Amino acid sequence: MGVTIKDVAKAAGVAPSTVSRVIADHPRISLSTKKRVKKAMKEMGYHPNANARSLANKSSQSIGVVMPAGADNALQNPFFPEVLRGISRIAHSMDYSLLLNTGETDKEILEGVQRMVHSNRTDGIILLYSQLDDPVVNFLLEYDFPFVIVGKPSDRIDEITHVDNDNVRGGKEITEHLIKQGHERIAFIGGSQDLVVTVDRMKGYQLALEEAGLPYLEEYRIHTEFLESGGQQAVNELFSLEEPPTGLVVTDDLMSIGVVSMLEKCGKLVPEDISLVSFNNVYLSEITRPPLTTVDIHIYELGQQAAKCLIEKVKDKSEPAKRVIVPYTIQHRSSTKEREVPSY
Amino acid sequence: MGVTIKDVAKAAGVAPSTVSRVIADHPRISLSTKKRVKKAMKEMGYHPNANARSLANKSSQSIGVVMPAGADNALQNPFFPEVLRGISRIAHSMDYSLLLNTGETDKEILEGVQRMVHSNRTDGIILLYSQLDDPVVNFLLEYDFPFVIVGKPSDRIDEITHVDNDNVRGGKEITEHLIKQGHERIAFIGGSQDLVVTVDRMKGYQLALEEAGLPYLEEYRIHTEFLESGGQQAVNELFSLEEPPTGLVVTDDLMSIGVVSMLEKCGKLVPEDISLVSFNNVYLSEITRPPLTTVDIHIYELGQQAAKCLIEKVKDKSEPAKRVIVPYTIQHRSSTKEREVPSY
DNA sequence: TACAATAAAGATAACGTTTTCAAAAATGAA
DNA sequence: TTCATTTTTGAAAACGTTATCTTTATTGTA
Repeated sequence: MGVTIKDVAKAAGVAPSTVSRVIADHPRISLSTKKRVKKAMKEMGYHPNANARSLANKSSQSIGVVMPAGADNALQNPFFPEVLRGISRIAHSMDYSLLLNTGETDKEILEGVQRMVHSNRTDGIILLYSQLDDPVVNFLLEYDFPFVIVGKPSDRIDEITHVDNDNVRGGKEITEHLIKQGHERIAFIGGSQDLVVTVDRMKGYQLALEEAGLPYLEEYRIHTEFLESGGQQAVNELFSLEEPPTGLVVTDDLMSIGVVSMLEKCGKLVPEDISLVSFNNVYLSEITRPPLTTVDIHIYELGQQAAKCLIEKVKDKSEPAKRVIVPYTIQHRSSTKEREVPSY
Repeated sequence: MGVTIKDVAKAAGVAPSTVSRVIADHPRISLSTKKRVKKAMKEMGYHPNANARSLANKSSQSIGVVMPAGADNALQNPFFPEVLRGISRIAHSMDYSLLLNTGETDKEILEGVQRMVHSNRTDGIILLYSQLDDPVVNFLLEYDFPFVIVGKPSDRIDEITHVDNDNVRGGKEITEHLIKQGHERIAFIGGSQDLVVTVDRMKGYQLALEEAGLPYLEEYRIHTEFLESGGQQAVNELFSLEEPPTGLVVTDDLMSIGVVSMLEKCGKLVPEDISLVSFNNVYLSEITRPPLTTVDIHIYELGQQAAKCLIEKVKDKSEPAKRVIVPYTIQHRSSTKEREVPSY
């Protein structure tokens, strides 16, 4: 059915190997035959068979992308399409394909990854999340298979190339923004503590508080994965404290929207009654009400960098483990407000 | 490096072809050798090489997924991860891999698709969008390559298997909801008219209006892709009309959030001053303020059905073009309100 | 003009499967 | 037993490339 390298060879009056060399742009090939072959290829509508190529090459020119398990609504986070876009950009420009892996459970994910690498379908893998003690990471490490993490590895950090933001500094800086505005009771709402990104951002929050001599209170920290169910109660509790917070650091824009909405149910307005800062600067954070002051982590760039690192590593396995920190910027919008100091 | 079928054969004392048959669970193979071979496979950690397989088989056991061009923020729509999840679910269960294709421009997308199919990397393709006169569709059709559209084809509808909602009925029904609540001046805000989904939903809107004897006005229709820039102005105009609408049909939850926010800038509250209904029932629409009354199109199910249809088609090319309509349901939440009839 | 270099092209063996065709082994009927 | 079936296995040829050798053609130099 398809036209093969042999057909082209015959048509151009050369050997298949010559055609192959033309494809690979091999130097030792005369201009005249190169032209002749290329003409034949074009005329016959030749397209190399990737599978045959991969087989001969032992390289698939494709990179696997692993999304976290999505039993909950985490995947609806616009973060993912956005990194994907960045990755895709680079992959496309380097002629790599993208192999996607998702799953409902951690087990499914692991199986998927194993299948990918065992079957030689992919040359390297990008992990779009980082959690404590991830079996996927262990597998990849043990197998000595090229991979990069978007985020910060929970372990063996020097052996794993990863691209991340400085989330603790970002957490610190955004918290300081609240502090500068006069807030003294600042709470933290974040996702699962198994996610490295959560603990980093929280660490930054803690640092800022301590440096400013403000209290870092247990009851000011909420961790919730399912905003709708547990979240409301947690927020209720937070605001029935004797000294409820006036500032909120939330680890994710999507979550922030939920929080703002819960707050309103409690009769609290953002930013009038309570200031809120957030992370990611997803498109949403611009169009929601109020527009969120949020640290822009440059998701697209994260994706691009990850893809670049991976491809480097794939091309040269001896490439050392790298860490790329893409700088964040703070998007000041209107979810925070100078705190009016009560005048006793 | 990897252990091959030959190694296993040698270890089990059989021919490679026998091992292959064991893998394929061929009937004509004795239980004893089957066991012996399986044991050898397990012991040696054998995993079939997908590329070799694809080459011999002329089938890659993977399906390509095409996302729309993402120069704007459209891809940040949680719709995409969600369909992807549905597709992935089925693909995984049928042992198919997912090949992802995105691009900044329509041209890039087309190139990507062509590369995928020419190179034999994929057995079939799922298109996650449907727009007027799509060169990708034309290519696929001409090439007679298996594909399915999530959405409604703009053309040659009987030749293209697609899975869709009944968007005109959905549009009609949700508009009628507004009408039942006493609204008589209802406007429509949607995305690009090149998107089939937009025109369908608008058609439903129109139908409902006409059936109720309400005016279907040009100046009540807004089409905008970039909500942030053009949108605000459009909304302003809408509400500086002599008779501004009291109800709004918006084609997408994400867009709705933007609209609600713009309305507030104009001093209009949802649902107090204006009722709004929407489409998709993305997680967001539940946590935003107000929670949106929206038609739940069952995105996950769309994805699953699409994957199923495609795999059927891939396995048997003679499978006729199908249309699957996944039923929608309406999620009543609190973005609409009974209209207080002004008492003259 | 002859002889080494060097450049260009061809032959052929991988790469790891599947599959067709043929051979051997087991079974059953006569 | 023996011959015809029927199972079960093996040998070998695809599948479409790439890459390693050779071989042949083209230079340049003495």
